[in-house]
Amino acid sequence: MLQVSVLKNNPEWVKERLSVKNFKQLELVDKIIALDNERKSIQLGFDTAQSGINAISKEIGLLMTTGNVAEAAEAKAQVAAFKVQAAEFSEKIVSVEKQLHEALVQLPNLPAKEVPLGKTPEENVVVREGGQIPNLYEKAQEHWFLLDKYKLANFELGNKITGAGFPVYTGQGAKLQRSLVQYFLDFNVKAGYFEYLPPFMVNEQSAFATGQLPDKEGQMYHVTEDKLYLIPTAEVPVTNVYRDTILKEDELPVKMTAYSPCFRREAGSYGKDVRGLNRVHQFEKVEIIQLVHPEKSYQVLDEMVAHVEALLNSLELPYRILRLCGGDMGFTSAITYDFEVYSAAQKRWLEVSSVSNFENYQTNRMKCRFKDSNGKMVLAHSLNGSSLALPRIVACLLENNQTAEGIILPKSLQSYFGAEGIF
RNA sequence: GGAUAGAUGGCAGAGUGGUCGAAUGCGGUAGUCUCGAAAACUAUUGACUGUAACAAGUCCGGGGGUUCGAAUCCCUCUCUCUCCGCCA
Repeated sequence: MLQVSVLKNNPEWVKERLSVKNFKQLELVDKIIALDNERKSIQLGFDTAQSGINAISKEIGLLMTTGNVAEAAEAKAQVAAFKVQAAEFSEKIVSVEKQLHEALVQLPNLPAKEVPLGKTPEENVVVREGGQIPNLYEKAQEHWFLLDKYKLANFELGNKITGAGFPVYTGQGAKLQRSLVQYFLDFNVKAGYFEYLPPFMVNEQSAFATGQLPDKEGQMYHVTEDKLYLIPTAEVPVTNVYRDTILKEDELPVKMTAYSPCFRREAGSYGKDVRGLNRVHQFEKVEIIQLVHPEKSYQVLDEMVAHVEALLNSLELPYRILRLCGGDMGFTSAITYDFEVYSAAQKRWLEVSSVSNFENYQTNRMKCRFKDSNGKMVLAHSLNGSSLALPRIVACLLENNQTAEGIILPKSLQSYFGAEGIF
């Protein structure tokens, strides 16, 4: 959530930034400023009335102890007028604060200055490519055929047990999932990330803190009986480790990693996008998260991009890194780099990671702060990225490495998988 | 699920209607001492709104109530402990 002070200091600049994100309701900015001014003046009225009540009450205390009952009774009558005022102000303040909050959460994060203009994915900017797109042999197939051929995953079984988009991994397919999770976690821990295994359901407060609520309510599975949400990413529970926390400056940066299944309703998806493992409702993912000093967050962003890039290189997959344009970015992000790998049989790029700097948008909601050297409270910056999401990595590994003999896994994975490949 | 006790500052822990934003201890920070450190001693040390800075106001798990006045009394919700039941 944006800080009201930012809007007040430079409303025109805020509107300009919001329009880069293709955000239309710019009038909200002025509305919020007006509401905040109103809030302040009502608060002042309330404080004044309350101050009167406090002062007289103190006097009554003294009068009572000295046995001056008549004067005490008189003083009590004086309080009544203040109480009426205070009650009126406090009623107004509740309503104004509610309006202010509701307006404020509708504003997305402001895009960083490096964010390219644009409205659609086509306008994202390729910043780097790596790896080699392989020449597949004649009989190469898309991964959904390979999953079936080697009995790695069973979609129909998932259909029966749960529903569409819930594949059941079997045999070597299940083992490949397990190996990848293990490999990714080890890779992250080696780079200094502290491992968590978080709950896979979160409460409303946690979902709000990272920005899933109220913006993405429809994308999450909701356990209504207990008011819990199935996590769409480990980002939600793990970032919330530091909700309502005041860190010491020397505790930064906080580096965390976690494996979790991710649950996404993916309402409105269809067609070739959802074939095979391209888009599913439950998938495995390993996430990296950092809480850092505001001055360092862009440097850390580059480090995280380099980290994910190194991981993809170790998997020997062809990839490209995109800087997302304003219109294609997430609600809470200030800047996002997407990683895509090339799925050689489908002949298309698939997103496997998204690395973002949220600046203080999440930490402001979470109240995650630290005291700087001057003793001033400062909001930390939060960043996160996938490292990595499994299904599309699996799709690429299968498609790109298929041979007449079988699927040859990259060297880095072989010891985790316990074999050179799938035959 | 049933019964009981409880929830106070970074932590431990006092406080049962007024002078309590809250004793005390630990921890933190600064200083004295020291070549340096430890110990000891001294001072300081919660957050939020607000202000140019003061002032003022709010916060003792959350919400509501009683009262001139609530950490303290009442209602309610949430969570935790212990015991019982069930159970991977």
